[in-house]
Amino acid sequence: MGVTIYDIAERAGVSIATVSRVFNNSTRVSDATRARVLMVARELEYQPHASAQSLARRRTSLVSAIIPMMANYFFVEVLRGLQDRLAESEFDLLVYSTPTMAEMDGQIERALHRGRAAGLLLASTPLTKNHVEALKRSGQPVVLVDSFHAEFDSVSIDNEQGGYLATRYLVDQGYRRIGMIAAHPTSVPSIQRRVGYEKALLEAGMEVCEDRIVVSSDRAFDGYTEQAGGIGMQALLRRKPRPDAVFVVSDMQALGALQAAGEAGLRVPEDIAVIGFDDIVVSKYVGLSTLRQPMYEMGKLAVEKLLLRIQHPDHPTSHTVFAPRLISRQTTRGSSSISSAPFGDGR
Amino acid sequence: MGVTIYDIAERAGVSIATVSRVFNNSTRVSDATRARVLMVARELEYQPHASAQSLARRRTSLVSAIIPMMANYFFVEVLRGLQDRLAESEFDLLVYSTPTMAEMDGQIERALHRGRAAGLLLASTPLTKNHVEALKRSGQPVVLVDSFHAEFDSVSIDNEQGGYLATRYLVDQGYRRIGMIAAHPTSVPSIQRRVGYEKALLEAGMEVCEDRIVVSSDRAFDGYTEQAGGIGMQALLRRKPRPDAVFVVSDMQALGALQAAGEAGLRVPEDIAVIGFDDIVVSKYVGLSTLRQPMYEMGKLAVEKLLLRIQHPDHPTSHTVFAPRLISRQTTRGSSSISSAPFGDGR
DNA sequence: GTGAAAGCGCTAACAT
DNA sequence: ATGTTAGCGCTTTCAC
Repeated sequence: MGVTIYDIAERAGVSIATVSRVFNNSTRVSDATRARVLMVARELEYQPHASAQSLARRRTSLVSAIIPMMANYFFVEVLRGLQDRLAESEFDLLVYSTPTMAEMDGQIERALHRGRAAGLLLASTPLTKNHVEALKRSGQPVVLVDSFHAEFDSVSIDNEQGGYLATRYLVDQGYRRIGMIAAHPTSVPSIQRRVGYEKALLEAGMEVCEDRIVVSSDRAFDGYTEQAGGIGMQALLRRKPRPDAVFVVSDMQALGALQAAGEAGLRVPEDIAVIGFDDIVVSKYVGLSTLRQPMYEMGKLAVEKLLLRIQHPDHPTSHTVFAPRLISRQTTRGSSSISSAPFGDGR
Repeated sequence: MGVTIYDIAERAGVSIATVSRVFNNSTRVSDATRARVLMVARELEYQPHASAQSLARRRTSLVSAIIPMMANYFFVEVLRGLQDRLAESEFDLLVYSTPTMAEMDGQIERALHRGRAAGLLLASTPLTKNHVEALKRSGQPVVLVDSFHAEFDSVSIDNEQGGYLATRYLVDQGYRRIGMIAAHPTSVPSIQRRVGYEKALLEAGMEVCEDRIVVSSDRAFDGYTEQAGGIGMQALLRRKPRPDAVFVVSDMQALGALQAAGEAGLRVPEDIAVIGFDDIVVSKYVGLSTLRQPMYEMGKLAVEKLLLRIQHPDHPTSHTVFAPRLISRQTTRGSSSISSAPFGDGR
């Protein structure tokens, strides 16, 4: 069925070795033969066989990305970054996504299939000891996006700083009873953001009040869901006195929180202010104040690191931490926007 | 480096054929040997080599999906559908995405790399004669999502019906000067939706007025962009008399249109109503009335068809057309929503 | 500069 | 039930 180098070799009157050489434009091949081979190849519409190449070369031109919960638009931006950078390289992208965290292990295993991919990009995945073991044993280049482990390259965000900036901003806007909606207690980013939150409060001479911090019990996606955000807000609204502002650890949750506030008959930000984290696409349209993560750039850089490591497996491990940026919109007082919500806010 | 069947065969005291048999749990292998092989394999953490398998089997367990413009969240939903269905199969997914349509040809070629993928999913890609030729010659199973060609399996949406429903709805709500913002004049879905639009107008005894139809000159993504929508709306607002409602052929454009209306100081839907097409995730939050495409389901079905065709290359070609569904929200009068915009609208 | 030949790790007849 | 062997299509020494 497929045209092979044998076909070309025959028609061009050369050996298969020469054909191979032409395509790997390696060692010297006379211009004449090269031209002849190329011509025949074009004529026959020759395409090298991907699997045969990987097998013979002992390396593949595929990299895998494991992306949890594509429903969260955070990851879509990351994915775009990966794609764009990868398009400039020789590598193609295998995408493994997990609708629930439970499937994570299976997907990792699938992605680690020997000879399949030259490297692995892992997004927002809390690494268990077992994972780390498996990854290290596989010997595959691995880059972590939006998570951290000392032994793997990573690109992430300064979560503590983000929590601090968000809270500090609320303080500066004059809010005095600042609550927080966190994710699952085991989620590292959530924990770090909370540290920043508490720091800002303390620094402002305010008390950290356990009663104003709601933690999600949702194991599904560590509670980074709209639903969990809604539940969190409902819980917060029952507190007396009611918080006048709340820092939500993700935009996805913030969306749910906003809805819950609306359903409770409260106006945002007059009755209660909300600030999120991530700056997913929806946030702009909803007018949600938030801390922006440069997701697209993180994706691009992750690929950069991966390609580097594929080439130089012994290159020292590096960790890049981006700074989150405060984006002030309509769900907090003090927005600098001059046009009307929700369509007046550019990025 | 990698553990091969030779290693296992040796340690288990059998031939490589037997090892292979165990893993392809094919023909009868005595329970004893099978157990022994499996044990050794586990011990050595054996994993079959993907490329070697594809080469020997003469088939791969990869399928490719070409997704234009991932920035448009329409495709993310499709991608989720693809993923979810694929996860249940033996196939892994290669994703090729094109930031601009210009890269399309390159990506198709890349995806068609011989021996790479067992099939190809093509989303929203207007097929040129050349494409069709290339695809047919490649002999690869192809399924079209959100586009149509008689010679390939496809799953798409009834665009004309959608345009009709949207317009008819506006008519029923009492609007009398109904404009339309189309995409690039060559875009087939846009053309079809316009047919429906005109049909509804005529049926209602209204005139089709060229002056109220704005066509995008944006070649980038056939004009399915926020920016193009904004420009379209601006043009429409200059008409006298100004339209009192407008059917926009995509939510992405509708978003831009809404923004433009806001900037012109108009209220939606009081001064001008807007209805879109797609029901992307953002639409719900913005309160945009629209026609829903079951994107996720379309993705799933596309995979279904592809898997079927991979198994039965000669199976007759089939085309599935989904019916769009009207989703009434706050950008048109007559929304059935009872809570306040923009957070009060569930799906 | 070019060719012969030995793999890469596996599958799939064909034997036994 | 298990072993032998010939590929799959390519890359890559090693000769000439």
